[in-house]
Amino acid sequence: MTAPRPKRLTRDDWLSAGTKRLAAAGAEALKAEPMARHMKTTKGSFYWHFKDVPDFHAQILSAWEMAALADLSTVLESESGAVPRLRALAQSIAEPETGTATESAIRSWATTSAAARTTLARVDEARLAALQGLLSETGIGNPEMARIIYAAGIGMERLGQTGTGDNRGSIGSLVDLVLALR
Amino acid sequence: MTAPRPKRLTRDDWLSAGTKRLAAAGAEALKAEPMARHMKTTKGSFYWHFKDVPDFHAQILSAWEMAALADLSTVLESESGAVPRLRALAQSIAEPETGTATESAIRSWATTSAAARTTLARVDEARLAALQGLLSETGIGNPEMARIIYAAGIGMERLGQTGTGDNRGSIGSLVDLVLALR
DNA sequence: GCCATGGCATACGCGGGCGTATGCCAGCGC
DNA sequence: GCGCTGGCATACGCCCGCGTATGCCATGGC
Repeated sequence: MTAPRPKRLTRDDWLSAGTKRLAAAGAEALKAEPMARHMKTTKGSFYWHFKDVPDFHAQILSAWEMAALADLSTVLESESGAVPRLRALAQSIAEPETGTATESAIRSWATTSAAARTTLARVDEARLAALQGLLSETGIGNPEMARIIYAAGIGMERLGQTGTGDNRGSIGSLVDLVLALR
Repeated sequence: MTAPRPKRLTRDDWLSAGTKRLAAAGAEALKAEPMARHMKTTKGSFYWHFKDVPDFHAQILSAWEMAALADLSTVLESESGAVPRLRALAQSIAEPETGTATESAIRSWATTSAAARTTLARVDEARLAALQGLLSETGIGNPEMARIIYAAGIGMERLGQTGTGDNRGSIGSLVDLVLALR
């Protein structure tokens, strides 16, 4: 299924499996014994690679933060010109290509975990700053607009879970609305 | 503090305390023994009032749903005219007067609990329908706009947790943007 | 081919939450 | 003022997750 069954696991195997479990079952699934069962091994392996459960959590969060910030750069560099970049960024927020469920799980986790909260805050901050920078370039200085677009992106990420709707289209319409202010 | 110390607890005492705990510490706090400790009683009382833990959860969710739908009606009836109602509704979503933390906790809870998810979906549906109805009255038929406003409201509810910002003002600006389409 | 690590597996003791079973005690009904 | 029912309190046995300690075995360096 996932892999032919590696005889020996690496730290990254644990981290990526943990991230998948996080997306699929929430932060409560990130415990040593359930994870070990899921990996078809024992917690001896878990405690070999990680000091304890909080350490595992911290490394999952750290890896996600790196990936999220790298994705942000990738999206920004995938287009040239402020307006195309703005559209690409807005869409990537409302519907990240990879890991929309992961981000949603982390956002939920953040309501009860200080570690998740601070990690998420850094990523939110970076994206908001990027949005605001691009808007400034297009002549829209009001920081409220970046906040509106980002909030809408987050909200759609969540609405997409249950209700159905075209997030890409909707966020695009919002960007149009804002750009019409020029 | 909260109450002079009632000698005997009612079912509603448990439910309202549970809702407060939910807002303050997340759904993981809604367990029988921790709740009993918090109430300075024993779980004998808990299992007297509730069949089991899922039953407690269901009743908490049900009570919140009633309150949320009642609040929706109250907000709509507090103003007359589509546009004032629209503004009042939008603001109440981004920053409900009572229980913004509770709703956020339920939204987080919904990522792992099917019961929370369906309850929340009903409330979301009702609010979205109300938004869309008011927008139609003002001549804006595109359902994308209701979705944009609602998503922005949800997103701001979450951003308000960490970052600082004026949600009421921002959501007002968004409503202005949309109304400018007329 | 030996042996030294690296990478787990097993086996504890601990704490904490679940649900049940029963014991106790305070009111009210009359 | 006596009993009966409602509202807990106490005390079990259970399972599950934590973290640690130690045992085992498969490589790979030489």
